[in-house]
Amino acid sequence: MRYWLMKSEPDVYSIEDLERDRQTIWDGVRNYQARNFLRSMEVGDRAFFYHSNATPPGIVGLMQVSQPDIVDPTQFDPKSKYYDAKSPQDNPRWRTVQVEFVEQFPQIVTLEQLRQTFSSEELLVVRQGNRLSVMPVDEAVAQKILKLAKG
DNA sequence: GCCAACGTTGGC
DNA sequence: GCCAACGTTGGC
Repeated sequence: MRYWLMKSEPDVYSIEDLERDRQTIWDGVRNYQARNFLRSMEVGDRAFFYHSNATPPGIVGLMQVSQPDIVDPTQFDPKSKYYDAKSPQDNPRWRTVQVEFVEQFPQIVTLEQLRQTFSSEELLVVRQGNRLSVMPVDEAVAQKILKLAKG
């Protein structure tokens, strides 16, 4: 099983929103490293849902990739804040995935807990100043996070 | 609201 | 291709 971590600000889109919608296109990623991770995702991959810019920040649930390699529609929408005028129609720059809700954890695994448990080599999100919004998570680390989540 | 980190842009 | 200026992310 492959694991990822994906960030979203809960004011913009939260785990509760995903539970309501059941699935969503993970749009708006405009960073090439993050996009490359999105492009390498496969159906069935699991992704931790991380609330950034939240009080407290941390991992709040689990989702799974339900459709790979989707063209992010917001890049062609001039009204979207993610509009990219330079993205060619015949070769879209921004591709992403559709994810579906798996579960909301009974308790958040806070960034503080993650820092106490993992080094920045084990888990990229605890690295200071880390701004990457999509990142891989090592499977052994993922299993420990799942344990923390179930208290 | 502040500000450090850091990715991107654009002049040269 | 360098790098200063700028904009954004995201913890606090």
